Amino acid sequence: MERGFSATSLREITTGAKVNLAAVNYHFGSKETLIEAVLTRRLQPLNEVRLAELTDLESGSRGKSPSLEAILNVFVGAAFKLDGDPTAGGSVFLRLLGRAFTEPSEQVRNILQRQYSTVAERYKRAFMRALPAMPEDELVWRMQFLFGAISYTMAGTNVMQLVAGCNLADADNHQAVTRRLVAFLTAGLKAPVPPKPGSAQKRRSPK
Amino acid sequence: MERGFSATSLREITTGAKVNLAAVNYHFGSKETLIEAVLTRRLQPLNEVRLAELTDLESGSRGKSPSLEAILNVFVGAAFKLDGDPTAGGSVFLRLLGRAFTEPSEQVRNILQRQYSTVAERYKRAFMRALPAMPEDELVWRMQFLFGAISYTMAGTNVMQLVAGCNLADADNHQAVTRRLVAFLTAGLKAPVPPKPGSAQKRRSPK
DNA sequence: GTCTATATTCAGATAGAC
DNA sequence: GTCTATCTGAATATAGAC
Repeated sequence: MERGFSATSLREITTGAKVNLAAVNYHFGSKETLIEAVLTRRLQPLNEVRLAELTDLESGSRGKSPSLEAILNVFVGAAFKLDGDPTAGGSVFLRLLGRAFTEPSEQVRNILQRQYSTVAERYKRAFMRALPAMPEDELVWRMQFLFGAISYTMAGTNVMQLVAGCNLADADNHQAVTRRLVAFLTAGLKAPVPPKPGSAQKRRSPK
Repeated sequence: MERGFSATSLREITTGAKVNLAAVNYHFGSKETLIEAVLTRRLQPLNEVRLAELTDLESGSRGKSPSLEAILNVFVGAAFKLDGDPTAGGSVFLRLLGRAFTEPSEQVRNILQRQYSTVAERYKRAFMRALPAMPEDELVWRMQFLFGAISYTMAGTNVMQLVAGCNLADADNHQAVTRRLVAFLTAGLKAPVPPKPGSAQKRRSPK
């Protein structure tokens, strides 16, 4: 989390964990598989919770789609809840996961792909039901923006904090962060679809 | 851009550039200062354009604040315009900059802090004028979300693309991407401020 | 300025004693 | 399973010929 995967040596890790250097290769095989194990151990339960809670939400509102806000609250809340739960990795894992999203290594991207494909697809369908008028290609883009905002916030590397007098209020209160993030994302997803520049909408007739 | 700063060796860089290995240390002193030069060369002009265009925008609408959408269009558009401009680094620099935002290295964070402090402050003031009812702490958080969505989109490492049948339409059309991103961010920044859970709003009176 | 050759350090991985 | 000691390769950086 502090310096990225490739800049962190097994020597640092084993020293910090107070185990022998050889232990990693004995138990995990390599640095790569250690990283995979670390990510998967926390991420898999998180995404299972996300799926289960979405199912609950949908079966709770018989037939009707749950509100966009409720869906987002489940997705975002499940992650930020970890912040206060040291048994699930706590804030350290949250930041690590946020960083992993922009990690360029092929290996990490493959892990994320495996871990997120089901979740992303289920939530995409839920969003489509909650936003029936939204074109699919627009929704996919908005989910991209959504992942960006969430992962950057999880990572906690903040440019705003560096600007004079700009600290993030209540950053350690995960409920407050979730509330703020959900409000922002709900509005963003609901935004009117911008007309393509070629379309005639809101244009004076030619000539 | 492809593998991150620490996983990329000077040997790869000098081989790719068809220069001698020793050239980096002769001309730049170290790998660190090379990275700094690479980032600064492109980022400084970008942020100068962002400042100049915001000033233009503000002086164009005498006294009144420019619309939120117009401000965002300048900020986002200035970056994504690079996509089509190989003389300014093109899409490669855009992706590199997106990655730099979640780069954990102290050095990179210091560069970003230096390069963004003025811009972030000026835009924050512009946002405050365009959103006079917005509490400052809420706005700072929303700028955090904004930087996340923008940088993740610039980086081009997309989880959605990995989900079956989800490709980002017109990803190579920077005007279309800007339009989509601005629509999302405008709505997100304008979102109603969520009430704190302690407040009495929308609650039945106790007893 | 540019190159070759090399100094130095440190990485991941492993052999083999216990 | 755990440890020490070590292998092998690769990293940044530099000395010194040209």
